[in-house]
Amino acid sequence: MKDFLQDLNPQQREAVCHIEGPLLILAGAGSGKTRVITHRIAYLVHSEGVPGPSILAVTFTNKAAGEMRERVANLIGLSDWRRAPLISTFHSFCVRLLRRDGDPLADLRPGFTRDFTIYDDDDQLALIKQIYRSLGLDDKSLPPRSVLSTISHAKNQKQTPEDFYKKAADPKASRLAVIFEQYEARLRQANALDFDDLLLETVRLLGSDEATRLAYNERFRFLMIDEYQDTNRVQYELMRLLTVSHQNVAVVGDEDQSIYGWRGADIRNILDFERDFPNARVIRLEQNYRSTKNILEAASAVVSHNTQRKGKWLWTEAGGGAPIGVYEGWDAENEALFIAHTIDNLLRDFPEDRVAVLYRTNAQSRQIEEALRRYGRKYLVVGGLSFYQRMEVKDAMAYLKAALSPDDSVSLLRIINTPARGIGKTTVEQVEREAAARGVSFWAALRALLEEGQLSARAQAALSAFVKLIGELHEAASSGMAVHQLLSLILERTGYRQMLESDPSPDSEARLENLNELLNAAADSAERGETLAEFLDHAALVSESDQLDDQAAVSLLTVHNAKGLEFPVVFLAGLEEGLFPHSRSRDSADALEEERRLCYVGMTRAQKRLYLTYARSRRRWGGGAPESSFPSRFLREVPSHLTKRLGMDHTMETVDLFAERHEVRETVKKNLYTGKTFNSIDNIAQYFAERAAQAKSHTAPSAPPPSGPPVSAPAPPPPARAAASQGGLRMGTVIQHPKYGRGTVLRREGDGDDAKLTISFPGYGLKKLVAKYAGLKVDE
DNA sequence: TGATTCTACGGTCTC
DNA sequence: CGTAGAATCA
Repeated sequence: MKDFLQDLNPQQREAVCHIEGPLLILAGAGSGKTRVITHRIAYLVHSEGVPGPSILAVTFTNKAAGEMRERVANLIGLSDWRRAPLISTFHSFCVRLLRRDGDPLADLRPGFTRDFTIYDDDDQLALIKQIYRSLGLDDKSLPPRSVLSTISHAKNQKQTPEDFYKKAADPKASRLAVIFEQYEARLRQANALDFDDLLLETVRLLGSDEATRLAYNERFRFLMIDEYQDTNRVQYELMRLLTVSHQNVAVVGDEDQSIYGWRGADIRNILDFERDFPNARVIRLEQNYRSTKNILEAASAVVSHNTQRKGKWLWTEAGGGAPIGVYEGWDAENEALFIAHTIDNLLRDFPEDRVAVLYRTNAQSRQIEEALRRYGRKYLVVGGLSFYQRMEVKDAMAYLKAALSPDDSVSLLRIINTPARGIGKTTVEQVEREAAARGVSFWAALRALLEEGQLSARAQAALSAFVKLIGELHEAASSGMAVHQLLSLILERTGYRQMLESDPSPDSEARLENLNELLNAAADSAERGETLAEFLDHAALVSESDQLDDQAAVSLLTVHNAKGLEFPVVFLAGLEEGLFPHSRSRDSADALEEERRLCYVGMTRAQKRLYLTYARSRRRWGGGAPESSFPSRFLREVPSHLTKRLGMDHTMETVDLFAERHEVRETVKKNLYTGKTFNSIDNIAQYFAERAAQAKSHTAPSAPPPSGPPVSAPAPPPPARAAASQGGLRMGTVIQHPKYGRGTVLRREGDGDDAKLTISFPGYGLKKLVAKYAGLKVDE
């Protein structure tokens, strides 16, 4: 048997060997936190004989969960899926629980059924806007976004609309209460849960239904929570409920890395753990294995200016390393060029190093992208618009959601007139008013109105055609038709595909490609035996940081997205007052401390080299006048003996990026040297591969892992197969893809149009495509 | 109604 | 600058 305690320091070993009872691991940055969690799981399974499925490990992102799953699999061996522990995000875990065992919730939440839909924040926003319309509110005085965050906060504090009514002192506050109440009512009407509800309702269910609670305590005898400092109060309660009968809970966190206060992360959860669990064991991991001494000292010096901390001092055996580079650009373009230039030089000397450029706000990425393009360096932007947020993809998903449950008013309204079918604003508003008056869903009101024949002839005709269409799709969805077939049917029957095909604008071509990619994903999902609901769940739960590709040489991402990651070289850009720390935190000491922690997180991502950059002037948006800015206070907090001021290198280009912006943009369109990829499809494929593997643990435990390598992982070319020679696209054929360009067919599964092809595209990696949808041409 | 143009306004961070 | 919603025209 493998010795899971080897290569661990005494504190890590102590944490790994702790078996029963509460455990708090205070793990500094780079102290081997993930290592401890994964080794502890392996140790429990192999040395303590704990069945894998009795262990639940919870993380915040799918990315972290996936990585952990992989590392655990490497430790305990992939061969036997029955022994796999459940490693999941909070939200996925709750969805899973509610889908499987959520029935008792119907007592607490009238109308709830297990096939609820999930509203993501675009859906939530749409819902708020619907409410505004029905109440005749304008969104000037109460911006929908801020209302949404107020509601979310309230829900996480377990406040109800009634609480709002009670304490409402002015008209604005009582209006807020009305909106809140309406919001909740409409969610229920649509049998929809928002992200907060996923957690909240799970907590309510476990709190009130003893049988379910006991069953889950029994099922998961060991609970582990990663990034514990970022849990909110509801997640905390979930933890308590899942461990009432055994208290076998190990949490790992670092108060210096708590950066989600704005979404309800409650630092008390970590500061009070010892009080809530008096018998808790506390272990500190203070040896850092990641960074050089200079980097570690600089980061520690910055964060030591905070008052709200338990206090610890990380140490390392590593040498000092390179000094920390500090660069002052005269404007943001110059800063970006410096970064690109330095990266270019570094990668020439150390081609193996991965580089990350971290920034406070997503908007900063553009200039850096443009500078990198000038140097012809490939990069990957993490964040920004994700695949599932694109208009056409959202539309298609809305059709799927509406087909699954027409009562989902947000989805129904999204697509009621897309493509245009003569149902205008006036008609929609009429139906909305009716729905509000009768207290029913939009769909119900629509059908009632049609039956009563109270509409104008024109509206009547348009709406009844629409009702017929949705009815038909609903029937198709209920018949258990495979997801990609249903989607295909939708695109044809609704005329959506036609609409795009007849649109001459260049985006519509890209949109069609995206829909084809979605079809591919759906086909994959169907092949794994997933239901429509499962497909939709996944789409709602994937997040932006899940796109991160470890192999990319240069990654651009926000500091928030960088949590939990490490890179040999890190640039922390835009260290200016008002940007980092962000202006929004100016008047709150707590918020400022959070900014400082964020800075600490950013700095400690670096292994070998760290650069801190800022600009003396920056334009807030495109055409506006440049505004002068001042170096961030965090820069002053870095001891000067650790830093080295860098100047312009004479080989650095001094072009005016702003002036040639137009040209650069044209280049992007031609896709000449951008390395930007939206590889969410890869993640979808990978996700489904993992899901399939997990599902097999219940049915056919000895089955081999899913065929075919996950597309995003670097994989050796699959072995040649005889079947691959039939049909037009055989192995080795060079083809042309509308988006990825020229590629080579490596593998083929199935025949004819339904064949699935694994194709290698230089610059994009391996893609798995369904021949029918991919739009491939044989390259002569 | 639907398509097009115009204007105003915003800009952390996320499951 | 980019987008969403308003205003305007067909």
